[in-house]
Amino acid sequence: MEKILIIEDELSIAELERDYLELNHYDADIAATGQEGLERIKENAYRLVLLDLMLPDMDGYEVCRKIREISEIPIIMVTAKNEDIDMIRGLGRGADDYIAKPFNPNQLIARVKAHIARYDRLTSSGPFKDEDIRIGDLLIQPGTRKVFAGNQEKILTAKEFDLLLFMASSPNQVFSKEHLLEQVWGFDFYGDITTVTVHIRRLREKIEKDPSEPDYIETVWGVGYRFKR
Amino acid sequence: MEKILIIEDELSIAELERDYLELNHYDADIAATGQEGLERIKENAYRLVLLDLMLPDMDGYEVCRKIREISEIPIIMVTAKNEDIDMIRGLGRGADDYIAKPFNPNQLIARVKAHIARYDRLTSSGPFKDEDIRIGDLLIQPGTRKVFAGNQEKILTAKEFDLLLFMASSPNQVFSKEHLLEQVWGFDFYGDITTVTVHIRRLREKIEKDPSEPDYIETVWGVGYRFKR
DNA sequence: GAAATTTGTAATAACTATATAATGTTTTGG
DNA sequence: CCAAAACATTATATAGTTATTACAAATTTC
Repeated sequence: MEKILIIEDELSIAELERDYLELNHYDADIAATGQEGLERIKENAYRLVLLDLMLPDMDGYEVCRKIREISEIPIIMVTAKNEDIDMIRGLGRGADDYIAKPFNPNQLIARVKAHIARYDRLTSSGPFKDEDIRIGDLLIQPGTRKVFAGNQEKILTAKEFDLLLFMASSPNQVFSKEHLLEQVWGFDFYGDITTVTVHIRRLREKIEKDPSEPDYIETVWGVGYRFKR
Repeated sequence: MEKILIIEDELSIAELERDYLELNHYDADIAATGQEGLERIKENAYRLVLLDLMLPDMDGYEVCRKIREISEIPIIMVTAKNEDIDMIRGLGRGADDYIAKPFNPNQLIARVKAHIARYDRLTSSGPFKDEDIRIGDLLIQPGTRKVFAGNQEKILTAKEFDLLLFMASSPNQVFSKEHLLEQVWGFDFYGDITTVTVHIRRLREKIEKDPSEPDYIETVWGVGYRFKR
């Protein structure tokens, strides 16, 4: 079972978070202080940390920094006031994401799942392989980062390739633009959602016979995109 | 199957490490003391050692030294406190790498893989052969460490040759600068990433007809470099 | 141990990919 | 069939990456 650490001094909130996580089959520990949290991280193999910004002994940023000294584990900051969100954005490095109190339980779980999945994918020993992907007359080679359509190589940019590989790794699965932004661009990207649209367009321009009538990348109206098999 | 030795007195940690390794198709043995570890190394053909710094009978550094007396096998030190990391760095020779407890499972596996690959390459007993490499009008002779382009010998420095050979051994494969630093410069090199850029430039200056329009070493934007075949 | 060569670093110039904005088109629900 | 929303398309400015040059430090050679 996936272990998650909650660092939060208000017990009622911590227990609420733990309840939601356990409902979703996560195993959650609670640490009431930054110091306790750090010690637990040193002793356990957690998959993710939910870190309150306001702690009695040291502030969240400091805890964040100290966690980063020993681990690359995903960290989601939990903040009480929305004003703090801008601060976290500006801080850049450290936390991977933030969520405002009072949080929406489903969003909390969604983000936890997404961060763990992304982490696994980026550290590459996860479920994603380096094997070639063949669909129709399309060939995707992760190792060389080359793409062929009908025996002709198509030169893709880094983002185009990442996007294609991500989608083609789960064919027929529908991905929302938000999900694609999270998984391909990363959580620290707070840009416009149309970025995805434009990249899909460019991909189609390169790999589809007729970009207006795509064979591979299908638009699922009101939902997102799907890579057809 | 690749055999790995874990020297660690805390059984729970040793078993955790073994589980992650076995999930990734390694065959792991556990030794609870330095003495036992040394005996096992004498009797088995391990590919790598995971060595805890704190052992009941002798400290990790001593074990490390004694292993080195009988074998050049890669050693990764596992240390509990992050302060120790500086000590290991400073100690120089002996261990090839270190990893802090609690380690990140994916990172552990990634390093194990990378070290075994590097060891194979350097001892050339693995998948990398001493055979000449011919690509285009380029000839690379690993045995004599000579390089010819269009029947004319090009005098490369040691690092230039190592870099070229490494890349040319896996043509079309894309390598990030970080990966090149790890595999060509070594894990104990904590220098700047631009070092790679400059060496690529110098290589191009020597082997390419027009260094600004390279035929062999291609830049893969936002990702790294690739040796074209 | 001095000279020569290799190697690493730093600064800046050149370039590319990419985000964004603006505008046009298609889909969908009423 | 109309209006609103979702998506497609195009062009452009900018942020981020790489190339290039020069120099300093380290290493090797003599």
